[in-house]
Amino acid sequence: MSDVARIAFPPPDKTNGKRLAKAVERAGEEFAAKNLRFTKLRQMVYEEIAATYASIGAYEILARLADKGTRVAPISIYRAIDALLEAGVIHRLESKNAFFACRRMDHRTGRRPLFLSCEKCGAVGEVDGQHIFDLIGEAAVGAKFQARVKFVEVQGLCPRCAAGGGKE
Amino acid sequence: MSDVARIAFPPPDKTNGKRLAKAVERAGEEFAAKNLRFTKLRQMVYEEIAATYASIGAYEILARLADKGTRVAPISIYRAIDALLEAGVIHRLESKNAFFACRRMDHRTGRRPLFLSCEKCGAVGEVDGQHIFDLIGEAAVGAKFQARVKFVEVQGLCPRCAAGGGKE
DNA sequence: GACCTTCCGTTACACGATATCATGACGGTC
DNA sequence: GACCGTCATGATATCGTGTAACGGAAGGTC
Ligand SMILES: [Zn+2]
Ligand SMILES: [Zn+2]
Ligand SMILES: [Zn+2]
Ligand SMILES: [Zn+2]
Repeated sequence: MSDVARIAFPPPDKTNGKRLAKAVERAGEEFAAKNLRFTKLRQMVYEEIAATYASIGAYEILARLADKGTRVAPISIYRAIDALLEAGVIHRLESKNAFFACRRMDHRTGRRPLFLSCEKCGAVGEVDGQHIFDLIGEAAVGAKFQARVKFVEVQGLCPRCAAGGGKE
Repeated sequence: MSDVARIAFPPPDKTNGKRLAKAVERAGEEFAAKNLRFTKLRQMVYEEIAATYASIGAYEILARLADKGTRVAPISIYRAIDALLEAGVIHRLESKNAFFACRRMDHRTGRRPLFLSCEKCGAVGEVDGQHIFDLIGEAAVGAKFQARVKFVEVQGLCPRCAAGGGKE
């Protein structure tokens, strides 16, 4: 597997406590850098999202927290999600109404990523798509359309699943 | 306004019975060409979608049909929508969970359209985006990702609304 | 007619998201 | 300490989107 493929699609379930702790720490730094509060609830919600490379729905997060003894209302999950989105540590998959943790802390280079979502294992990868967003902007200009929000999402098979390595 | 802009973004409300009848007729031809049945329900659902240039949700269609005396269950609306999607006479906007009528009967040239959705008036336009989809395909190949379904959607202001001509 | 396939009606439910109002925690100010 | 503004959270209810399962109706085919 090439480097870019490995980076974009690590194993979907490697929960690895150490890696997760590292991700939480980086998320905390992002919050601090933006003068946002990384509260207990936000951290718990983030941990559920970051514990998997797959995308996860709000109610799935709710259920997992409930299993661990933390029972909260849907609205609380969504408020936490909003904060995480604002901090830029998670992304929303429009085509699935679900969320996943950002694995690339380099968005502020200004280059936008495009999302690759595996239909078999659920893993979501991000690859650079700046040139594509540029082209979309040009197409909009050509139509006299004032573009504000653009999203590009691709569904298919990740390298692992395409090779038959995904969970059956 | 340029030609391309006018074509992509006609007035969102020009319901014009004659134009609608023409659209229904063309939709019927599409169904026939694909050996699908353009049933009464499908035609009614199509008429509600095609009666506006804006996108419309399934339950909004449901409500409008109910107002006209036709009361059906959500599942029936969705089944009709599935058939209309399969016939290619409507499209789905993933970012809004809504549907709109296709105004370009030239997709089978093989060139895929790009959806431009106005945040103010709701109108949805289509412009050629084949080169963009090609580029996305290349990006996926670079990540060893086997792409199957690609979504590209843009939200912003249509030419009319950007110029202050949309309904306030 | 009998047969088969597709479409539709009904019921019930799962999942996604928001409105509204109330409570609590924290920091600053007087 | 008492007051106040802001933000985060809690509680309840409701709305919006989408599907499963089953049975019956409609339409083509022989
Ligand atoms: Zn990211
Ligand atoms: Zn996979
Ligand atoms: Zn179209
Ligand atoms: Zn508009």
